[in-house]
Amino acid sequence: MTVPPRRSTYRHGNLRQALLEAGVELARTGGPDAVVLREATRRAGVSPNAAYRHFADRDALVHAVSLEAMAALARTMEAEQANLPPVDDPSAAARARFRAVGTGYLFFARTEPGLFRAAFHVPEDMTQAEAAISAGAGGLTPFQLLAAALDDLASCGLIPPERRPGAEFIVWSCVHGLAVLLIDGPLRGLQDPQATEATRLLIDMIERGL
Amino acid sequence: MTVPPRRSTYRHGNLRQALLEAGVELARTGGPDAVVLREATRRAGVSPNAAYRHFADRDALVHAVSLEAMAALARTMEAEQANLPPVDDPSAAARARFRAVGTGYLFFARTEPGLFRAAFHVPEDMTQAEAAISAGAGGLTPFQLLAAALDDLASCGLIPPERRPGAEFIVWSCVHGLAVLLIDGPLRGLQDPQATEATRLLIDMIERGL
DNA sequence: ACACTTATGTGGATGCTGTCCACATAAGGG
DNA sequence: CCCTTATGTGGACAGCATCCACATAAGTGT
Repeated sequence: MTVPPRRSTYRHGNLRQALLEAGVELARTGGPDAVVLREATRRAGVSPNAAYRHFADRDALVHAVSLEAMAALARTMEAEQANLPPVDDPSAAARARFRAVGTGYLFFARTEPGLFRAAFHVPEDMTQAEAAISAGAGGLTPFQLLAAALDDLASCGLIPPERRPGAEFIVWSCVHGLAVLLIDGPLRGLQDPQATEATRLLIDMIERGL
Repeated sequence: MTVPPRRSTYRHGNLRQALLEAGVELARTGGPDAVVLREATRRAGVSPNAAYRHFADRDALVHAVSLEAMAALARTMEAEQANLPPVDDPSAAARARFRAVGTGYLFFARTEPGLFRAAFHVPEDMTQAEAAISAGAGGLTPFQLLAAALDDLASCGLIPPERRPGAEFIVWSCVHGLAVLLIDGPLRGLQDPQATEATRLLIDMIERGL
């Protein structure tokens, strides 16, 4: 959108950020493959090579975009939790928060499929590394939000203690799998109500299986 | 591997198949993005443009590779089921066959990650379309193998009837999610025993939640 | 046997990409 | 005020997908 503003100064002033934002915009509409170095520099109104002063290569830019997308995912999940109506019963609250983790995750995947795919492109190990960058406003990464929700469930006795260890990976798998099948798998093109229903069914099943 | 055999005849004889095999080989080592038209023609010992007599464009080749990979996945799943020791109890047999669907799927993902990723690249709708091409020796696609296993469970009373509809998508989500997280998500690099353990835990959870 | 049509492969060109090298221009520090 | 360092530019190269015109073989009907 932002046509190259034809800057007058030789220095751009904030190129790294501009390239990152252009990259995010490209990823939003076309996924990680659409993050094209030259196009990003074009949008920043700068020559292609200027990018190499801020990113080692295209992969470095894509990786930065990926972290940004992961943070956006975390924010969406936080928002989903924040929107929850207050509940008195701690067990009910814990369950609602847990479910919000899943619904927020899947909501993001469906509304921002390009960013979602970018978030999981070359994701090294978002379990621990670079946690600060890929966190939401609350400082937690998507993975940490899930872990916290599971901890709550466990402390309410809603997960047998012996099954708590490693549960994040199992639960994450289920939710992530549905996300992937919905956005570019065989469930792509499912209409909103059906996708929401599938989400509900999946989380129901997870709760039973925990 | 097969260096261009420097054919003598003007016609190649079986170019389409040769390109497809080269494409599969490329996908095997580098995933769908590694399926490069020019490289495939190079391996077939033919000029780049010759490919366009057999595939509309690169995407068409990748799609053909994808179907091939899906069939390979089906074969691996069939093999996993075929390896099962015979059991008398029909319920136990149904459970074993169901678990084999999941373990076969995950085994393929871990041993052939490139092909696995290719299989799910641009997968349109493998639920119904092009079933014949992407099936294994038994004529069933991966999705159909799962559906059949679920039908068996249901007829043994191991799934409450009201939960049978749509169960394939839920189960598929869980297994697929773990596969994705294992091969290029945060669980990548998990060693074999741990990956196997995660598989077991996941399928346990699915059985409880069905 | 011969001409015609169709299928298949080749060569050359275009425009896109990522990336390298040499150079230009500014900003800041002594 | 000069020198170093950071940042941006220009030109080049190789690799890619794809298009067009052309070449060569294989059939096909007469």
